[in-house]
Amino acid sequence: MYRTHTCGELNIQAVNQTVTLAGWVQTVRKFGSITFVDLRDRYGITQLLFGENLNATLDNQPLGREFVLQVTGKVAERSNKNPNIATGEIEILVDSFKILNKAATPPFTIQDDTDGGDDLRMKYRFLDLRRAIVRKNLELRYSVNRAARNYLHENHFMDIETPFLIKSTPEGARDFVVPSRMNAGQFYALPQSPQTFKQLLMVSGYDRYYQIVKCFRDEDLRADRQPEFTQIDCEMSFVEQEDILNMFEGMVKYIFKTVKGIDYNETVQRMSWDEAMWTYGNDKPDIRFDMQLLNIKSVFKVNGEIKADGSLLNGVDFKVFNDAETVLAIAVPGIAEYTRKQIDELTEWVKRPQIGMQGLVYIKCNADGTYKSSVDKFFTEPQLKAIADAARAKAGDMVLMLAGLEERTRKAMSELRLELGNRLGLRNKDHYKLLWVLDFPLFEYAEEENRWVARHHPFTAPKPDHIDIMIQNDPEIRDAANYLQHPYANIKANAYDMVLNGNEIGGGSIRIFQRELQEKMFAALGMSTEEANHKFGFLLGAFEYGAPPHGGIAFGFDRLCSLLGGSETIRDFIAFPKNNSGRDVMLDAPAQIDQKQLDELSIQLNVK
RNA sequence: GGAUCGGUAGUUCAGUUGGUUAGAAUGCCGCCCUGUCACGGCGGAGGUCGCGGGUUCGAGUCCCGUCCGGUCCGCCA
Repeated sequence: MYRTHTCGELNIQAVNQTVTLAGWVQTVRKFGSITFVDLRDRYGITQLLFGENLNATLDNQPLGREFVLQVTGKVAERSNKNPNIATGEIEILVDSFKILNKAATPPFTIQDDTDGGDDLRMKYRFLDLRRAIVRKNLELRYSVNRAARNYLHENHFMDIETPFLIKSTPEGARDFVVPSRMNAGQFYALPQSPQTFKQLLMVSGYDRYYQIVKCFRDEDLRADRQPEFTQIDCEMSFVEQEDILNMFEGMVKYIFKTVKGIDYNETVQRMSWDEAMWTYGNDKPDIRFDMQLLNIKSVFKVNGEIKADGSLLNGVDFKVFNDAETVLAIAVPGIAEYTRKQIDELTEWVKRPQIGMQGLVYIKCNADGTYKSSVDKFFTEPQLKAIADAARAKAGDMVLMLAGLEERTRKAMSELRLELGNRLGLRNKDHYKLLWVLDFPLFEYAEEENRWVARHHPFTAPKPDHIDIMIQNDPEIRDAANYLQHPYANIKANAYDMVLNGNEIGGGSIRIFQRELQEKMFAALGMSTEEANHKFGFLLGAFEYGAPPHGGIAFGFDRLCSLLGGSETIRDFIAFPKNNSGRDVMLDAPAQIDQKQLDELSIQLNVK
């Protein structure tokens, strides 16, 4: 054994014991004839004291940062204690030491507040992982993993592995593909999720399945998106939506409790997709703060007459609002005192290309009950008050308004709402608020192909009440301009997303389990019978042999960990992540392969 | 595919209207130091200013292109 103890476990109880430790040199502090060395391993840091007896030896074998060191010595109580570390009451009086390995000076400091930039830390990820702060993220990830497994195991879920080398599917994200040497010209695909396998396991009677499993999607990345990512993938038989919601909000609460010590006792709120879009302009609203969207055009009629209850605006002739498809307002608490400069800043913010608004209209609700607006000349004071009241603004608040096309304006207002939430400190990362978003549309209209696409995926069942609409109507879209009039546009899915603080952390659905309905779904997505049989024949076939009603959910494991760890980026919670361009900068992958390998795979390159 | 910000010492950054020898902190090296724990003191080394081209008497600085990285939009059932 190289060591008798770790660098994190010795304390005052161990005084006078002779111990052997092994670890990495964190720092060397030399004081003439004595030298302090902090020795670090996964468990902590222990101070070593090299006395005069070792001076000459140290001069011959100087210690550098990150040297791998083994020391033997006696545990002693310190004269100057360090309350900041667990082992701060003791130190090791070194009798002998051995340098197990020297180390080159690392390119950045191995400390919590490292001087290394992201790029460099990624390139030397094995060094970055030595840092306590990164290690804690991975430890948190492991404890989330264990908590999920415990909960699912206790509830009779069975972990069953599914293959990675599978078949490319037409719907959904772009597949990563793997050429087959033994089947020249043919390719496997890596799974975007184990979706069809877990459904087949239900058909096989494994009524509660889970897997913490890698998924692969070849799409452009973001701070919270990796080409390979991990899901807690689950499926259950003989369940309805309500059963799934209960089971899995139970799991998330259990994770909160075991990982963070948080008792999440309140009922998890539920909201329909329509309501989420209408009140927050977002299918994953952050409900930690209010500031709901108000459609002024639906409350008031511009150019109408004002009524006693203030429900109509009279004689307003403001072209920007008159011409707009929609006018949205939010009441922002407590910022009536914003200066012109601060408002201009917000205006510039909404005019950025990513937001794309033309401008921002404000109404300041002054403490004295007066109103001051950027459009004073178009609105009378009672009209400003009517708008402010409708937006539920109080004295001291400011109403912000955006006008434009419905979808774009709603989205922009949602972004503005979140931005203001950030600026006003309303999005405390330690305040967790869960939400179920329900009743998503089953279909979305794909303009470029003039067909329906599945919003969730093609195995999602419609709401029970909507099955007939789907069966009885022809999916073909004859009037593309008015696709919203098509019966399919109104079909809601038996699907659900779990949202945590404005992040989608999980989503799933009750699945179709009858062959006829599944065939109708494929047809609705524009797939011919032959094509459906070719692509998904195995599933349709399975449905003929007694498929049980079933449904499931998958949680974004990396994202869940990052939220519980209070970080914006999932990369901090992945041991070896890829960068924005999907590259592993440590391995320098992807990379070219030998001509010999290409030949074996019967592949000719055509790189432009 | 697009927008935007960045690239200067090992590292993190500063660098004025274009103007003498490109700075700071930290790290590294050397010397001193018996109670530090962000140790301290003194001294030293360390630069293809991402790359290519252009404007100019003169470019880290201005212009064009390109590469790399961050963030976002499109995309991600």
